Amino acid sequence: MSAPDAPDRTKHKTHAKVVNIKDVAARANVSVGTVSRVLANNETVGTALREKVTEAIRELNFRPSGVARGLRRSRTDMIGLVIPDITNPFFAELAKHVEAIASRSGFSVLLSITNEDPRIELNQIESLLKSYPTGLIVVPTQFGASEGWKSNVATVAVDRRFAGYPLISVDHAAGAGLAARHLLALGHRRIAYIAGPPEAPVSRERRNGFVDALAAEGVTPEILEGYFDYASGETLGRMLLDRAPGERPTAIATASDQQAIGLMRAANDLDLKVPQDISVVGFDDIPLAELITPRLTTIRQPVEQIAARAVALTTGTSPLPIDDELLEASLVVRNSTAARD
Amino acid sequence: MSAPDAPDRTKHKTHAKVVNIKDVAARANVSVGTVSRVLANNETVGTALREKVTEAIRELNFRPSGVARGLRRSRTDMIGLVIPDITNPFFAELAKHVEAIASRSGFSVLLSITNEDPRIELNQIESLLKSYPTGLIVVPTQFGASEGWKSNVATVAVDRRFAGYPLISVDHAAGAGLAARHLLALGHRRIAYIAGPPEAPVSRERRNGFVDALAAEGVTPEILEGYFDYASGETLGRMLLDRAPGERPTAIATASDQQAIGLMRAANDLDLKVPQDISVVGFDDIPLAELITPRLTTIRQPVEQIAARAVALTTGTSPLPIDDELLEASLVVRNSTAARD
DNA sequence: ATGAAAGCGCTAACAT
DNA sequence: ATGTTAGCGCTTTCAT
Repeated sequence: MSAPDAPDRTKHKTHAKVVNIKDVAARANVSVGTVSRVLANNETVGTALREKVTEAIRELNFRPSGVARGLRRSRTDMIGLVIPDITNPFFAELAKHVEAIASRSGFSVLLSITNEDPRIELNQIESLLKSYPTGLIVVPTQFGASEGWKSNVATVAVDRRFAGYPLISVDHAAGAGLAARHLLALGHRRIAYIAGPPEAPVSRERRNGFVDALAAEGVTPEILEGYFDYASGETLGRMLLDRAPGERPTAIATASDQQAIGLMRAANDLDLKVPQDISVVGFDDIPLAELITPRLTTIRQPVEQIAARAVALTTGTSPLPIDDELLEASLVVRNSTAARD
Repeated sequence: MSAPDAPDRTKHKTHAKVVNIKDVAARANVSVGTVSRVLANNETVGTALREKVTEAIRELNFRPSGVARGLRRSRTDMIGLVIPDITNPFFAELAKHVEAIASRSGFSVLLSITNEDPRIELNQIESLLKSYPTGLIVVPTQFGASEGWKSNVATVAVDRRFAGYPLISVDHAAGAGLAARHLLALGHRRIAYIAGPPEAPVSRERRNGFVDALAAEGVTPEILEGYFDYASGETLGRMLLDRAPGERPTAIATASDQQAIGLMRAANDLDLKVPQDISVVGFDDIPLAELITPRLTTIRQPVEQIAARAVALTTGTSPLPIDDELLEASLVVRNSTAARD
């Protein structure tokens, strides 16, 4: 007979009621403090209570609010990942491993894509910081001045240098050296190199590593500069290959697998056989490298290792280093390179 | 003598004081309420105060806490994006557009990768919900039972059906029909189809759409089933093509561009020319489709449109529909298909 | 070992 | 138009 649905007088009742820690405490007849301790796996909780709480949590299907937790601790269990381009297979691979490793440690990843635009990068980072992430992994834009923003968030740069933050990256120069010595070992002397944009430090490091390794044997490569994408590889490849047999290189190394694939396409169009007429080495070892015809010889970046270090440093698992960490690249020999006749 | 604003690399500051709304209020000699209103672009604030506040915000380099805001509103400006595999070019493209559109509306994206594992999917979603996202965009695992979890978060499924949630997707069947009619129009009659896994609804829809369109002309294709990846395309392609000329199909359609690329590789290995000896049509129009040799004729998914709808629905820009939304695919004719001799 | 209670930094209802 | 203030749901002292 009583009014079952008296008007709701509570103040902020705009949203659907969600089970909270108080409900759990009430259900288990304990204090919220105890529930919190159980959630934190705090040892000091007695077995009996711990059990009652666990039970209540299950019964009520309680999902602790990461937001409230984040506010209280002024830090959430998230890391920001800032990437120039997720459709680039190398970055996709990086994102995949970062997500997997982070999530294993209980962290979510906030993804930002900058499209290689320094202004967007700055905005996105500002925006990410509002969520109080524990750490920030940044692959900076290629040409950005990378303006300073400050925060007490553990930050690392990956692949490309970023302001004064520690850098986790493959040793680009040494990797390119591997490619150079491989071609040398196969007997090539007329060698060309398709580089990335000269303003990009990564590009310069790879190119210099390549050039230096060749110089050690007295060989000087012909160098063409472009972007890291397929299209550049194809265009520059055509310039290199559309010549009389005696004029064109017998081997070409590129600054990216994508360039190498574009280059192989150009070779194909010109009826040149890889590796019989021309040897090709890429850089990165993206998944596609072993799926094209012929399978691409390339320099492998230890992506998973890079991701693991970046996550460890930004989630506080490892203390932040002062120094950069350069990881080793390795040569993967497949079918796009052969000994010179 | 030292760098003026080198990023701070000190270990973990115990409690770095962060500027909050109260500091801003004090600095501007107004109440926190007024600052909050300025932040919210509330019209009711007088010009003079608004200016003082804006000034104080800049001076103090104030960055409002999204976490506190989220707690108060029990909803953060984030949307969760759950996808099976970010290295799949189609999903990478989807993620790129989702991120771009969401960020334009002031939303961050929380990325989860399920690796096609339904258990991980469930865990990840549970984990995402702790951050009180405004919405959830889910590309479910292919074979998952997709058990119910409930929350009051606006949720849409993309590409594949998910529990009872509205689906945003290309019209798979109609798209496959486009491919079928294209091959028919080129005069092909001995046609094969490389499908995806039969348990996957997407796979069935594409296959049925293809088969039905052919049936309308009295043609029955040979069908092989595999996965959506390169490797499957190559393996099944070899089975189809390694036969006497009279025995093998003159045209093959696939359920994905990746299969098509694998298939073209197999053709190449068997010294068969595409499109002279065999015509190939893919599905998706991934970026690589127009970069390989020959350029791939394929069915384009309107990825950006899909992303736009998904974001609009999950950020509350559009009201959630009851019904699914099927968007139109289109045929992109390039160089991998030709008229039968 | 457990409970009580004070905030974390905001928003929005209410008061002026 | 502006100020005041009560929470949002947790964690973490501080008592007991």
